[in-house]
This record gives sequence, C-alpha cells and structure tokens, in this order.
Amino acid sequence: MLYHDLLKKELFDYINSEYSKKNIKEVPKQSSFNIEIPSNKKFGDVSTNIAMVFAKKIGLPPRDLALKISKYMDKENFIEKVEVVGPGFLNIFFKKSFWQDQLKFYFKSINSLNYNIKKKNICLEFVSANPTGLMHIGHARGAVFGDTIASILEEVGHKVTREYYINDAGEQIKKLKKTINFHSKSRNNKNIKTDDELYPGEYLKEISEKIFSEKLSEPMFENKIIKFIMNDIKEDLLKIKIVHDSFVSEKECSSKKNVDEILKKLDQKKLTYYGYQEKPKSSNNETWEKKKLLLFKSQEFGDETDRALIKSNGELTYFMTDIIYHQKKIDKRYDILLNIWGSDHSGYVKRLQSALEQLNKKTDYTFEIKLTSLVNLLNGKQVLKMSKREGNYVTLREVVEKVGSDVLRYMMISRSVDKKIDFDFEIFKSKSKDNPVFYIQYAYARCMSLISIYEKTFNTSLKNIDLMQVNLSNLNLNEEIIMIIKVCNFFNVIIKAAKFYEPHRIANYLFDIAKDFHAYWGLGKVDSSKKVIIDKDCNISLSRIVLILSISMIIRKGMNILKIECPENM
RNA sequence: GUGCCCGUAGCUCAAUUGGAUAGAGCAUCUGACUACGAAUCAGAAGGUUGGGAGUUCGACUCUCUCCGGGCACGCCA
Repeated sequence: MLYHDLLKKELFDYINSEYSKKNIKEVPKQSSFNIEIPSNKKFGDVSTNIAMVFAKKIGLPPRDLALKISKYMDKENFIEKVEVVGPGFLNIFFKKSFWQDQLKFYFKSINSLNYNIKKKNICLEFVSANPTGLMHIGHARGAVFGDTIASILEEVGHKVTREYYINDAGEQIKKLKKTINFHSKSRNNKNIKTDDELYPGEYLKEISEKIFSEKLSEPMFENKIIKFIMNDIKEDLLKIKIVHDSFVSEKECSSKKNVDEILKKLDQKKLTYYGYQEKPKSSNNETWEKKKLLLFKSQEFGDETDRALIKSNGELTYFMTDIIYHQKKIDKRYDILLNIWGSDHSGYVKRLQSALEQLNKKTDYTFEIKLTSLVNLLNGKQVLKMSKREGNYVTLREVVEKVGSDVLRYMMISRSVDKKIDFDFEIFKSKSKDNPVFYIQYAYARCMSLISIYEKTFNTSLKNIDLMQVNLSNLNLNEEIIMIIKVCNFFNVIIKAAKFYEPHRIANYLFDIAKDFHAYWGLGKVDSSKKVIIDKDCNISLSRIVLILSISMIIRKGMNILKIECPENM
C-alpha cells in the first residue's frame, strides 16, 4: 500500500475511535486533514496537521491529542519515530526499510496507480477560437492548459470530453464573409476601396482564393469558409498534440426550438423583459440610439446592468446561444462543466453563471471556469508588439515552427494560470539548464544511458532479471532515501494538480526530480563509491539501477501527461 | 469610475490552498572534467512577501484600506 493511503487509514481509524469514545455523533471528514512531505527534512519524512484539525471536536488541546496519536502510531513497526512539535504537528520518520518497500511498490504500480477518486463525467471546453483566422499565441495557452488539465483528470480516473465550441454565427461571421467577398472582387478590380470593417491579413486572402477556385454558390460558401478555417485550426492543434473529441456549432444551438425552450423557462421565473439599455460607457459612438430589446435581469444577481438576449433586429446575442449551449451540456448529465477562457472574458462569467443557476438545481451540475492570463512574446528583452487590427500578430503555427511543440507546451503550463507569461524565445532555443525542457530530457537520457552501461558492464540484459526480487536494503545513502521520497511524492503532485486544475505542479515537480537526479549522479564524481554502477559490485549496482529505473519511469510518465517527448538519446 | 486578476531575492517563478526557519532557476562570485553523458555538479551571496491595519495558536495565503501594473466594462465574441 502507498505510504499516503496507509497513514491516512491508520490516522483516521484513530480519530474514529476517539469520536466513538466521546460519543460524538458527527462523522469525521477524511478530507479535512493533510499528509504532506515537508520541504524541510527536519520536520520528518511526512508531516500531518491531524491533531490541530480534530482537537476542538474531540475536546483536547492540540498537543495533547497529538501526543496520544503519536503513542498510538509509535507501535507501528515501519515507523522509526514520531515527534510532536510546535502547536501540534505530528512529524513522522519512517524506517529506511519502509521507504525501500515503498520504492518497490511504486516500481510495480507506477503505470496503474489507484488515486481513489470518485469517477466523474467531465465536459472540458477549451480553445473555441473564432473561425475567422489562424490561432495566435494567446490561444496556445488556453489550448495547452486545457489539454493538459484533461490528461491529468484522465490520469486520476475521470472521463473527459474535450470539446470545441465553434462560433459560426453572428456578427463575426458576417464580417468574415464580407472580407472574403472583398478579396474575391478586388482580384478582378484593383480599384475597390478597402473597408475598415474587414479582417486584415494575408491569410483570409488565401482562403478566398481557395473558395473561389471551387466556384461555390452563396449558401454553400459560408459553410465552406468555416470548414477551411476550422481545418487549419485543427491542423495547428494537431501540431501541438491536441485533438478534440467533440465540436459543437453555435449555429446548431440556436434553433427556434432551443430558443423557445430557454425563453419559456426564464419567462416563468419572470427574468426577462423587453426594455432599453443605457448607452455603453466604453462607446464613443455618436450614432448610438436607444432601441427596444429582450433583456435578462442579470442585475438581480449582481451584474451592473441587465444583459441582452435578443437584439433589436431579432437576432440572438452570443449570451443567448451560450446559455443554450451550456444548458445542453447540463442536460447531457455531465457532472462537471469546465471551461477554459481567456481572461479578457472575465466580465462575462457572472452573467452566464447566474443564468444557469436560475435554470437548474445546484445539485445537478458543477460549473467552473478557469481564466488564462495573457502571453507576451519576448525576443531577448524586447516585447514583440502585436495588433490584431493590423493583422500582424504572431500565429501559433509560427511559434511551433520556431521552438517546437515540447517547448511550447512546457512553457504554457509551467506557470500558474493567473500569472502573465513572458515567453522568451532566446532561452528556449538554448540547450542548457536555462531551458527546463532540455534539463528534464537530459536527466531521462542519462538514466537510459546508465541502464545500458549496467547491461554492458555485467554482460546481461535487464529483461532477464526479475527486478521485483532485487534486494533494495543497500539503498542507504541519504541522497538515495531523498530520491525515493521524491519518487513517492509523484502521487500527491498528481492529486493536487487534478484537484485544483494546476498543471504547473507537474512541470515544477519534473524539474525538481530532474535536479535531484543530476545531483545524485554528481555524487559519483566526487566519491566513486557513490557511482550508480560499481564495476566490482553487481548487487549494489543492481539496487541502484532499480532506483534509476523508477526515476526514469516517473519522468516518462509525467512527460507523457504533459505530452512532451522523452528521447532515450539526445 | 466600477468589477476581476497580479505584485515574493537584481531578473523569471515556486511555496503542498491557513502551517514550522518563504524555496528554485538565471545573473554574480568560488570550486570540480586521466568523463557511470560537464547539455552537468558542489559552495557562497542575495528577502520588512508593494505599504499599513485587522482576524488567530499561526498569514505570502483570509478581511479592510492605500499604492503600482494588467484585463474587462456592447445589441462583438
């Protein structure tokens, strides 16, 4: 059993027995206390705050409860000692043999870990870039972040649908059509004036060439444009290893039947009315005039104004179709709706949330939105200026060509999502420790190299050895125990990353374990008895090879989740 | 003006979601190649966590306030 589960069970059993002794009717919550590997080794191999969490309920001072628990735990034969420190921390030191057993457990089950999490059906919507042009570097962050979250959630046992919502309706699409039409006309007539209302850039000119070489009639034409652009978007996504399971069209959401259904429900709750809006604060438009339109009473839920559902010309707003789209997902009985949006949509979150809350019971669904902060591209120290209006933004495809998928993916998830990223090309072109991707990959390659050296030195193949039977009791060096603990911490990292939707934990962990490995490797430089492979001692070499193999398996597993390559030779 | 996010070492970021002496990398200085891959390692130095107040056993983390930066504030998406 994993140390984490083992301890959790032991400690929890004790709390339960205290509860029944004191006749407390309430059931203690297992999730309310922590078992952590502290950053400072002085505080034990593992530390828990359990006594401080349950002290009040049980009616003892935290330190007294901690002392009782420590006496109870001390009897366990895998425990070296238990200390009660500070306000009531329990610091647990394991016997080395326990960690050696744990390593074996990990070695056996790394590819089939049981995270003990209740399986949920999750719809993860991400990317959803408008099909009006190529994706830029900002989209890359949401794309990689979303995809990695999906992998992590799958790793811990959930079922995830990766979904893309295609905004193939509304004003943006009208503008797109106008742009394509303009390009086709201006091919024959160079005197046609350009129009401010068009999308800039060469890309749509190319699309227009494609469209008109196929000589399509008007109704087919719109679908074809979107199809072409979506194909390019999918191609770009594939280059960074992202494949969606499902594409949902905004146009198809906005059928009359769907609209009537939602409006009827909102109407029954008296949440809609025909009215007018104030002139928007941000607008300098002097031609703005008051017009009657159908509004949702979002002010009742803390919004600063009521929001439009149906425009004055009878068309649906984005808000309206978005309600329908999300309601459909809830009707499909997903347990969790998780959306990844750019932070520029932050103001929109509240109104959608409140609309869905009015249409559903709270227990029917969980709706969460993660917002990704923006990305600056740097060239050395210089920020590359981008403007969508001028059409000179850096596309995702250009960045992938420059640095490759691995570096892009790592960069996009190595920082917590609510911090802006300064993406420096110079650093990520380098093949040194400056570049964490190379550093981690190098650690893996070194592991592989050690294994082949072992096989050569002792003229054998690991395939012919039953590694589960290898004696690990000579993994005694402090550095070795530290490495083992680090390996065992993988489990916690994944659980936390899944729980809080924080993939950067995995990226940091991999860098960290790579660092410890390089340090371990470096010991052999100073003291040849600490080399992994010692020519005269087949046994200790083999024990160390099991440790090295475990490290390499962890790195590979982590890199697989991040979808970053792990070459055996570099 | 209002709402949301950010502010941690010279720079770029962590900090187990309220835990113990706030940790890494880069840059700087010092040391290690007759090589288990130096694409590396070891050591030193670097901090009033933007300022102030509060909440409690305990605050980078929560609350309030001020300062600085970003993003929004449409019948666009």
